[in-house]
Amino acid sequence: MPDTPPPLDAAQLGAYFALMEVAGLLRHAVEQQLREAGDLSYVQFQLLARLGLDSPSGSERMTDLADGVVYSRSGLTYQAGLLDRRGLVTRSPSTDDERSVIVAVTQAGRDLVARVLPGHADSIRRLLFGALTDDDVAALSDVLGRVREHMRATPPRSARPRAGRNRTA
Amino acid sequence: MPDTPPPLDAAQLGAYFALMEVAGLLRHAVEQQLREAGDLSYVQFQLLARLGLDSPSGSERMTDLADGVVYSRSGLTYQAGLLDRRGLVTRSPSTDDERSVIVAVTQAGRDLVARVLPGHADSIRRLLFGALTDDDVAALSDVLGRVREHMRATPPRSARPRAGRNRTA
DNA sequence: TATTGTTATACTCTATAACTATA
DNA sequence: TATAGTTATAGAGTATAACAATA
Repeated sequence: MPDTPPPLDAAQLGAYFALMEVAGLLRHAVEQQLREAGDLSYVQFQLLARLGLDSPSGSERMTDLADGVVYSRSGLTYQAGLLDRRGLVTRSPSTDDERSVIVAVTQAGRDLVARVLPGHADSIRRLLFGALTDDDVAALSDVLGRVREHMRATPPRSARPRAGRNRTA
Repeated sequence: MPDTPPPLDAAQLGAYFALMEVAGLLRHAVEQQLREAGDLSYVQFQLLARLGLDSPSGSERMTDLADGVVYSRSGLTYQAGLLDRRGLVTRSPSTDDERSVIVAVTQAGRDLVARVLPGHADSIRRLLFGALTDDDVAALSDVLGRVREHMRATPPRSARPRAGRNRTA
């Protein structure tokens, strides 16, 4: 016991709880909307959106996708498999490096994103931004952007070189 | 198709993505810390903390707990069952209303929260507040607090009176 | 040997629906 | 009839470890 450091001051607690609750509710709502509009989970949407909107080529390596979406490798394989089966992405071995797999959005994938996007944006505008001014949004974006940078810099899941000995106690 | 309303402006997109990523990473980290420190999920911690820190009596009705923790009833029953089995809470029928079940933290539950709390606060301070000034925290708390109020006012999961007809398409 | 990705497997969590009991 | 809670069940998602293949 490191002698009970003062947990968090009131403002910090408020910010933390508000963040978690808001993000939780928002994600819940968004998942629901995406599921109804396109039978997609949030993660699947993220993958499609990243490929379709971010990548110029519409394709990326598995590893690079995993880096951007937090997942474990196997989790990404699972999700990519689901998208593949629905014809929303294709997977093919890279010609450069035969170990790599290139995931590419299909036209069907792009269409689906396009179909789902307006409702998605709508949910967010309504729930998240419904009570905020432009200044609020700017402040939020600024502060959270800095937190994100900070978090990305901090090793989030790397501190795990040694396998084994990790259960219950 | 409602004729493609402009999705979201750049600032909104930035705030939205930052929020989701920050909350996701934070929750991931916090889950891990809680799991290691006390073999608790975030939800379980929330339940214990709510009972131990918020409720003066250390007890609450199932329904009231469910309202505060978003879950479905059955999900709460499941979690309460887990906590009960570990001796962290007890469940007993209310004397007022025999339909109700009163969940109460045990001393073991309080001890566990106390044991886990410092590390929990530590993670948050480090990850979430590590790059922020007091002003940032205040701004965050203010804006997100308002969003929370707004979201709570908006019916999040109520619009679901009719059962049935809800699958795939 | 290190990296990329898949597979097998086990487990946690969540939701729905059916059900019981009290108000 | 409405409310409180449980149970059964099914499904989605995630993580770990073992594995195969290429660099």
